[in-house]
Amino acid sequence: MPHDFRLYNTLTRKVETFAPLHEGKVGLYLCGNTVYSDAHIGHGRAMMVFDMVVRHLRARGWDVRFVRNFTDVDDKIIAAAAETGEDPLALSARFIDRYREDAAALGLVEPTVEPKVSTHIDAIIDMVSKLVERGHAYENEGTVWFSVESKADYGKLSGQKVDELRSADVGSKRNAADFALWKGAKPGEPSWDSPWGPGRPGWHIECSAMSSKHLGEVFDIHGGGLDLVFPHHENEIAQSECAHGTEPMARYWMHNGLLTMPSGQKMGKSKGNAFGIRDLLAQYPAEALRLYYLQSHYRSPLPWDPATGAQMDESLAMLARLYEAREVAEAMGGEESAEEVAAALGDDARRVLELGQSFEERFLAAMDDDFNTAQALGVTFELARAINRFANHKKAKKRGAPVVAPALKGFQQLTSSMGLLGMSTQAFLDEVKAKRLQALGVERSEIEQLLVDRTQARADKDWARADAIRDELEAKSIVVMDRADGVDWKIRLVSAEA
RNA sequence: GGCGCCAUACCCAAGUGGUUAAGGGACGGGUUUGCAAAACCUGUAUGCGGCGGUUCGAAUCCGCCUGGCGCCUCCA
Repeated sequence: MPHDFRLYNTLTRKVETFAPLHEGKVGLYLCGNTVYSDAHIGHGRAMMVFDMVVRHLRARGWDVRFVRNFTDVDDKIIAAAAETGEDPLALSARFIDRYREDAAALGLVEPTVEPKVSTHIDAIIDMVSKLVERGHAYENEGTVWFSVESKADYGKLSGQKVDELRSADVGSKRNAADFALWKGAKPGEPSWDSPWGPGRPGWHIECSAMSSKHLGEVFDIHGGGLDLVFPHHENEIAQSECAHGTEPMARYWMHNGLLTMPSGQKMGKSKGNAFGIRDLLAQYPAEALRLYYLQSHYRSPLPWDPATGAQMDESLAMLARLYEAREVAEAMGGEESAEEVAAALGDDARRVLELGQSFEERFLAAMDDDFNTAQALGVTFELARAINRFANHKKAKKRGAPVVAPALKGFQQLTSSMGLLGMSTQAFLDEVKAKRLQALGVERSEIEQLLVDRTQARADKDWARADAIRDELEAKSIVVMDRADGVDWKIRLVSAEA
């Protein structure tokens, strides 16, 4: 299936047509987390954005090899372990387990390979040795530094020039911008033997070593948060290209935008304003968060206001609308041809048929244009509205199936490319209710009893009592919905209270 | 000081040279309903931070200005 797929490349600062190195195959490396604390929703955005990238590339027929690493040996981890007296590697192992739980809870596809630093020390030492041999690195008192002056195009990713950097002390380095490949061991720190004595890897080298080991010296796409462009990714490029003598290290560099707080500041562990993924998933289904992230373009900054749940409530309501529209369409029957139904049931039938038929092309055109998920979702909501509009017709339920069939196929595309609508409507609604009730501190049995009472009152045409019960439920944030086939209820959204 | 990015309605957010400026929320009116809710219909930017310029034509390109953010130190 040949198609034009376009992608913004940080390296060239342009949107480019994507062509993988090897026909039909894509190698993708994503900088995962440094595991010394739980992931917050800023990490969640990167996780979710690249999950969408992997899903969509696969949906488009590419065989994607997806590598996402753990940095489990690092200054921050050592510092965190020192505070609790825990062994640094035990601490990082603990947070790796928690990260995996979060990833599963978010509904992320599993990486093909999930390497970590502590099991790649040999590859790292080999790479550092090569850099020393080739004259790109030098050792000083057990620490090995990369020499930025040894690479003429150092700074090509971030546009930085070595002499323009605002730098710290030169210390024992030749140039203030030189960075550590291997750090000599200090007492009490985890360390491994090396040609330069006991020590541990510097911050950037692990990604160079692990990406080349699992994807090759030159691979297709390297991803990460925008805040990693410099110095992390810049330094990865320098190390990899100098060690291997090949370039580019990665042919396309993708960076997701950051979550910003009301002050405009980004969310970050170091800012002390992080909001945990676990806290959020206790209250909302993962797909609501996924929809929230994908409503805006992955490169834009995304506002997050922890003071109100309005954003998540809005996303949850939008998602529920999609699930319900799909449910409505699935419930339709009929054996005629789509043309017959469209001719018999009028403009709304024809419109839902035509929108369904053109959906895939419009949806994919948006997704293939640098992952324009916002536009793809816009197209999806148009389709949902057309379904609901058509569903208002008396004969839609009995005869509508043929004209909504293309729309239902379209929803499958949404699932495969974006990971939305991945569960049954019933399971989704149950999860929403359970999580929202938990957050509100309301018992489900209590609600169900009140609904039984109200149904009886309605059967008796005791409207005053029925309304009184509804008011009582309303006070608990429960909204009652009478339907032809019974009664349903939902949690009123926080934003509706304002 | 250096390198980059952003500014679209009350809010979120697509659109980056040419028909009526997507989509969602909020709010008003309506259909429906015992009353509601949901759903659907309908209204709400002659306007795209400001000022100039290029062009037959600009939210879209160029310049300046204003406001804001990221990176240069750990960060998705």
